This record gives sequence, structure tokens and C-alpha cells, in this order.
Amino acid sequence: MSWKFDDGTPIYLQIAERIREQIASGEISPGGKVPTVREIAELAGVNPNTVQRALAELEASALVAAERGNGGRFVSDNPDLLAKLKHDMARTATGDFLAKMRKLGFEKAKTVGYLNEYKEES
Amino acid sequence: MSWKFDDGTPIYLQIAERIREQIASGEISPGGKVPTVREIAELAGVNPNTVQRALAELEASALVAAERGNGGRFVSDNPDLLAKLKHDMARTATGDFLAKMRKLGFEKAKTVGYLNEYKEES
DNA sequence: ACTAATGTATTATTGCCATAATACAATAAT
DNA sequence: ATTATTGTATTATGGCAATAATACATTAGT
Repeated sequence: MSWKFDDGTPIYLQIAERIREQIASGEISPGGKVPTVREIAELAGVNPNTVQRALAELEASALVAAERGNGGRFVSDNPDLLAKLKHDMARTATGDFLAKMRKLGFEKAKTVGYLNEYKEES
Repeated sequence: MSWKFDDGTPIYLQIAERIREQIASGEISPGGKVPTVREIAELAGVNPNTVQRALAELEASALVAAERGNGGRFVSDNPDLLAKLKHDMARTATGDFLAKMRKLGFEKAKTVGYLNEYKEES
């Protein structure tokens, strides 16, 4: 995992988003263990408090739950919740992308065309 | 224009990005006049200093230039620069979108398919 | 010359992000 | 019971974003 951060957006939100992605993609399995606050802080090179704040975001939406003591945090194993997460994130990303392209003057058909012809490493 | 802002990202960056979009799309014509600092501040409901900071970003990339006095600010009329702006913004948006979808578990082909079937207002 | 409109600069204040350094709370393992 | 591991809470500090209130600089219009 890379753990580089953009400037201009709070790190705790970026961390929350990345973990959300890992959950949505299944990179962290349903019911699986989330790395500890201190581990993530170490990996990401940030203060534990910052990580905790990120994880509090995920708990607020019931995506993870804490088990104190030697437990750590665990991803929800609710299939509906996880499916909804993935669906919502994909849908949001797509809607945002289309909106952005529209602002740039690309109507949907043009955006689709652009995406089709898109090649990495121009 | 709506002028709502996301939390978590500095407003001055969001303002700069929106004006960049307006320039890239031609909503503000090449060589055209950019609203004044005080006008934008009024419309967006923010402090003039915040707007100035945003516009300083655009000047740093030569997209706009200031004419003091009764002038105001004007968009560059350099066709190459404007074409490059639009190209770069579209490319960045597309690359970011693909990266995001990939993190969610959608390879490019799936992303293209998803976009094709995407309907607003689900 | 004067005025109005615009960009630019300065200073102070408030609030949130992030860090730092601890301490406390709960539970599994021994 | 003790210990180690983990989550949680507290307090202090520094930095940047944003606001606020002015003041100054430049130029067009009159």
C-alpha cells in the first residue's frame, strides 16, 4: 500500500476513503480484521489520533466495529451493507466523473468515447 | 452558478478549480473577462481574500492575467494553452476515475460497461 | 484633477487539522 | 492476577484556512 496523500484534503478523510475502498473491493474480507490504529499510523506515517479519527468515520456508517482488548476492528460481514457500499461508491465515482466531464464540455456520449480511447501513459 | 463547496477541501482550491473548468469549457471565452474578485466573493459567499488566493493560483499557470485599474482579469487567449488545459483536465479526470474504479475492483472493461449502462437518478 | 472600479497588501482573529505525549479502559493470553 | 494488545480519551501546541477590516496602487472615465 502506498499511503501518499494529496494536499488540500484532510488526511483523516483520505485514510477513511482508502479503507472504504479496500472494504468495497474485498481487499479486506467481510468479517476480516482491520489493521490496528497503531499499525495503520505506522504504515501511513501519521499520528495514531489521525487514524482513529478516520476509523470513527467508518464506524459511524457501521462498516467496521471495534472489539476492544485483543480484538481490534472488524469489517462488517453484512452482505447487503457491503454490496451497497460498493454500489454507492461506484455510482458516486461515475456520477462525479460525468459531472466533471460535462463541465469541461463533454456530453455523456463524448465522455464514453473519450474513456474508450483512453490509454495510460500518454 | 451554484457555488456550493465540499467540506474537507480548501475553498480557495475549489474556486480555482471551478474557474479552470469554466475556462476549459469556454464558458468564459478566451480573452474574456473574469468576474472581479469582489463579484465572485459576493456570488460565492466568501471573503474576497479567499477569492484572490484562488485567482493567484490561476495566474501562476498563466491562465488569467490581471489588468489593474478598471481592467479586471482576463482569460488567456492562447489557443494552445487553452487546448492543453482542457486536454489535461479531461485526461486527469479520466485517469482518476479509472484508478478509483480499479480500487473498487472494476477493471477497465467493467468500468466502461458500467459507464455505458449508467443512468442518472437511480 | 478627481472619482470609481479594480487588483493587491497587511494585520488580527478564529477554527480545524495534525502532531505529540500521556493516560485510561477492556479483553485475550499466560 | 498479571501482562500485552488494543481501542479510547485528554490536553497542549503549531500551522494553515478563512474571515474581517482596512489601506494602498493603478488605471479608465469624467
